[in-house]
Amino acid sequence: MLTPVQFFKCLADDTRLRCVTLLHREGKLCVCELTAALALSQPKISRHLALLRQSGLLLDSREGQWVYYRINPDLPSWAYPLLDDVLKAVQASESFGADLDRLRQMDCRPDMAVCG
Amino acid sequence: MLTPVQFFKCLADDTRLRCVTLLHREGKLCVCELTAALALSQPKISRHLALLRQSGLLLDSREGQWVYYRINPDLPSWAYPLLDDVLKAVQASESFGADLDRLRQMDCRPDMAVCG
DNA sequence: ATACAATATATGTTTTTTCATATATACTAG
DNA sequence: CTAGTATATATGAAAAAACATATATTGTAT
Repeated sequence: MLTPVQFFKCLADDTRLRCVTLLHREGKLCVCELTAALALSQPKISRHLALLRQSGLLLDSREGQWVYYRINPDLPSWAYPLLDDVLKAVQASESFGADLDRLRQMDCRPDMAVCG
Repeated sequence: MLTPVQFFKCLADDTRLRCVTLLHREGKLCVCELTAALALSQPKISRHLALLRQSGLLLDSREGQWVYYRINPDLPSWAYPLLDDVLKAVQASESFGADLDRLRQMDCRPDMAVCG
């Protein structure tokens, strides 16, 4: 079971905080979308996602060749107001817009039916 | 200026999380009260408090031989709702009561006029 | 074969902890 | 007032542990 300290350890890293806030805002994203949005290497993203998955904050699900991540909907109840405030804090004070822009401008996102 | 990642790093340790939640609830406490409440060594508490002070989350003030710590009242505005959620989370799910009990049962607290 | 994703290994860095000691304030006795 | 002592807090140094990252490799699905 996710404890408050574990929860904050999840958020105490720039890469993980950006992943979690993007996922909380966007609902679900695959690894290649997160890699494009954050402009970081795939193994780096993957390692952090593994940590977040192992701690119970995220769930993953494969769809064909893509693996999607999302916020675990069965977190302890104290976690959701925190996540909402986290998103507000990050949106208010960091270069969160850049991540979102890179996501929007991604050449070919898995969900989008028609691609290049 | 305190960033969200720095803020979460402050809370991503058991000792620091307990100090911050106690201070958020109690208003202000001196080092020896925190040491008694958490039942940890004085240097350990002192180091974590120094980290919290350096990151801007806490303020300290000397009163005679005691040094009191409190939550910085000039944090970025996104921080306060988070702190409230943090307190609720910790109260709901951790052995926070034990810390509070040890604080209450402290032999002789600096503030209390009449002592032993 | 190709695209997407996870992991292994090695490495460098940061964090945490402890012990010992230093500093600051306060109290007591002379 | 001064010397000596006790209490409160901070910090230097060293060791251990945890963490983050890069490169290379492996696995999985189409």
